[in-house]
Formats: sequence, C-alpha cells, structure tokens
Amino acid sequence: MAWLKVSEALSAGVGTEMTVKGWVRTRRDSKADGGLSFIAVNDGSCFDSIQVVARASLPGYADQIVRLTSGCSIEVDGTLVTSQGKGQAVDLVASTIRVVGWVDDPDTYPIAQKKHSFEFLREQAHLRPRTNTFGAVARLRHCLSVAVHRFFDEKGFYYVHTPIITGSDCEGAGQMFRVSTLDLMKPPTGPDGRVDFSQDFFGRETNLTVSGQLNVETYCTALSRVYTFGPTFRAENSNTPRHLAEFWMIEPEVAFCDLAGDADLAEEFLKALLDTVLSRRMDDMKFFDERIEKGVIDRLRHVIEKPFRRVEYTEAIEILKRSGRAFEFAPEWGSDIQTEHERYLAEEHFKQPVVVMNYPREIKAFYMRSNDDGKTVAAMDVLVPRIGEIIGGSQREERLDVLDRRMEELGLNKEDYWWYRDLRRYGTVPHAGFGLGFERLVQFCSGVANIRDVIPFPRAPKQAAF
RNA sequence: UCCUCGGUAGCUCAAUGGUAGAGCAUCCGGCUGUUAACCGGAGGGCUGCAGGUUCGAGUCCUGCCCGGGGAGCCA
Repeated sequence: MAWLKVSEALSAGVGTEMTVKGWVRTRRDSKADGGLSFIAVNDGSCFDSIQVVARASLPGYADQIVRLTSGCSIEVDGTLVTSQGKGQAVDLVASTIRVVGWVDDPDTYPIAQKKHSFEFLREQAHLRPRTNTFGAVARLRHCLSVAVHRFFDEKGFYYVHTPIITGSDCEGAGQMFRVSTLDLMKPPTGPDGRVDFSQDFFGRETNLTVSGQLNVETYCTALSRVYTFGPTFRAENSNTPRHLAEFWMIEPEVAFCDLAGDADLAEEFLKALLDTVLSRRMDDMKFFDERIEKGVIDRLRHVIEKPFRRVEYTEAIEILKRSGRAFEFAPEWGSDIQTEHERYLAEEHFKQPVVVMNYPREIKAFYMRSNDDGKTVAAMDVLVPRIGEIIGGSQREERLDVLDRRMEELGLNKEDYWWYRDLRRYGTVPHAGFGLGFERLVQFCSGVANIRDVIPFPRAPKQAAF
C-alpha cells in the first residue's frame, strides 16, 4: 500500500487504498453504527488534516484507538471514501491503525486543542509547529525562501555565501556579537592592559555579521548580479515586534545599476514573491486571512497589482508637514522618517507600498552614493502598510575620492576598509543593492503581528531558549 | 534603553484589604456520522521572586525577574 502525504491523499480518487502517517490533532467518538471514532491526522504537508474513520470492529479499537489523544503519532492503512459528514469531502476509512508514539501523559501535553496565546506558544517552541498557525508559517517561510532563489536564478543572479563571522568592526551597523575563544575570566592582555586579541582564535577581533553587503559587493564587481541570503545578527537591545537579534536577510547587489534600477528591482522582487505565495500556498493564506489578519489576501493582491509610489525624501517630508497630523515627532527635513511617519505614508496617504528616495546624507551610511546636490545620498526605503520599512537600499559610492572624503568625515579608518576601497581602485563601477528582512516579509505576507512568531526559534534580548 | 500595562489552576481570565473562582483542557460517565461537539461529575493553587505595612495581603508599599503594547535603533 502506497504511503501518501496528507496533501496527496486528500486529492486522490475515492476508492484509493493508501497508508497515511502523521500526528493526531483530534479524536471524536460516536456510538452510532456500532461505534466509531473520527481522528484528524495531520502530517504538515498541507494545512488540512485528513479525517480517519475508525470503526469499533478494528483490531485494538477498545484498548488503543479510543485512547488516542492530541499529539499521538500513528500510521493508518485504509481506503478513501466520500465523507458522509459535512466538514470535509473525503474520509480515510481505516483497515489498520498502528500507534507509533503515545503521548505519555495527555494532561501535560501543552498543545491542547484550543486557542493558545502566542506568548505561551513561544515558551513551547519545540511543539508549536504542531499548531495550525505555526505549521502555516513554516510552509510560508519555505515557500518564500524557494521563491527568493527562483526569482534571482531566473534573472541571472548568483547566490553568494558571505561569511557569518566577520574579521573586523568595519561594518558599523550597530552593536555586534563578539566571537571569541578567549577565557572570559582571564583574557590575555597587552602592555596597555587591554585584551590582546592577537591571541584569540582568529588572531584578531571577530564578530557575527550584521550585513553581508560589503562582502557581496566584491562578487558583484565580478559576477555582475549577485545576492546573499543568510543569518544576520544585531546585538541591539531592541524590544519590539519587528526586531530580532538573529534574523535572515536577503541582499542583492547589481553592477552597472543606479538607484532607480535598484528600486525597480525591489518592486519586481517583492511582487514576484507575493505572487508565488498566492499561487502556491493558498491553503495557508486562507487561514491567515480568516484567523490572523482579515483581508491579508486582498492586501497582497493590491500590492501586486498597483505600481509602487515613488517619492523623494524631500517630498515625503512636505506631505507629512501638510498632513495636519499631530505627530509625536514633527517631520523636518534632515531628520529621519519616524515609524509613525512611515505608517502614515504607507497606510493613510498612499495606501500602498511607497519607495522613499534620496535621503539627507547626514542620516545615512558612509557607503551610500552622494548626489550632485551635495545634501542627499542615493538611498531608498520601501515602506509597506503595517510593517513600515521592509527594504532599505542604496546606490553605492563608487568614486574612491568621494568615498574617502566621506569616511574621513565620519572618522572611519581607511586601513580597515582596504579591500572595500580596492573595489573602487580596480575597475570601479556604479552599483546598487538593498536588504530585505526575511522575517518582516513573512510578517507582511501572513499578518502575524510579532516577528518572534514567524521564525522557528526566536533570538531576542533575554530570549535564547531552545 | 525609555514610557506604559500586566504576571492568580495546564491554558485564557475573574476575585471592595476579610474562606481563591469560572470557562476551556485533562480524567470518569452519558449522548451523538462526529468535526470549536453537547450534558453530568472529578482531580488540579507556595496568586512571578524577595522584603515591608496590617489583626489580616492575590489586592497596599519598595526592589528585582519575566512578558505584552508603544518609542528609539533598524531589516
């Protein structure tokens, strides 16, 4: 008898004999027809479970089947029939049920068939994938991951594995996690009394990466179109529903590309991902739409169909000033666009994703390309409803003299960036790229409010269990 | 890190400073081609931790720990 996934079983023809293997979601008993039990079995292959009908005449019915509880693992041999009940099209009428793994004390099984809070399930991260919500999130993550690679592959991008451990502090994007094998209790020190990292594993200070961008730029200036997709670490003490200490980031980098081309790519990319989700994971999307965020499917369709709005930063500030809204932080040219501003632009003013371009240079990173006005840099943020900033990108400064001046202004040590500067010395080329926070994308697609619930094992301040 | 709200049964939550409760879950029984099932019963508590005020603290005060929401930082 063929072993079928539940997703295959549900669409097999009536009369098909099969074996299904999975975990019991619910069991309901009836005394009708001489006694029978209905067992919802889920194997994660799709959102739906299959309803197994177990008659009292089955071997082991009284001492095994009626003792099945949520979480037990079983194998079922049976025949697919048209369901006599209302909730499903087909049933699997069992000829044999083998109990593979019992739940040894059902009273202690945390995933009861009831509503659980996200906060509680976060403390049961090893068992929460057995719930509807986290099963759906897991399949959505997979679907999006595959879509990322497929999109780039079809457009001639190469996937570059940039390092997780970085050999310098020259990334500058906030607090980093140190990587060291030194004895914390008595680290070696130099003559100046400071820790002597030359005796550390790598012979220098090392940290976990905060961005693959600088590294991927090297391959960009050889392979033209590249991207990274890997774990990223920020040691900031951020306590929000949008931040993690460990998250996954997608960073494409394109040679011979300016900011407008960068924004074009970001828009096409986002739309292609959403389109893939709607065409391949409608079962999970329907669940999100019903139970997590009403209207999320329409929201995604809306994003796919309409062109993104593009506004200059300067124009965005004017819009915010003219809005008449009493913002907590008054919008002002030269200041960053606050979260409340982002949400006003994306949710109320434009009611769609908006790309804000050309920010004041003072509030942006050193590697962003200076514009001719002397005041702004070629940076862009893609703002979406609910999430705010989902993509941040820029055209990179490819002119060595301009880059050097900028680094001097910011007090950065040129020696630390010697290989980055080399890219500008040897065949420099205009190029641009962006970073997309993968978990924010999953949030945007699912409507899940807290970023800690769209990654299997969230790492955040005071949170690294599992 | 700042502001704010919270922490009571396995879960979700009640409880004027005066005997700690309900629903769900679990277990037992009943009923039913069931499906958020329904009806009846049972078990289940160091009220986050440590102090303090009081005849008496889940409730008031102080400190700490943890969580939610908002902000900053950002993706």
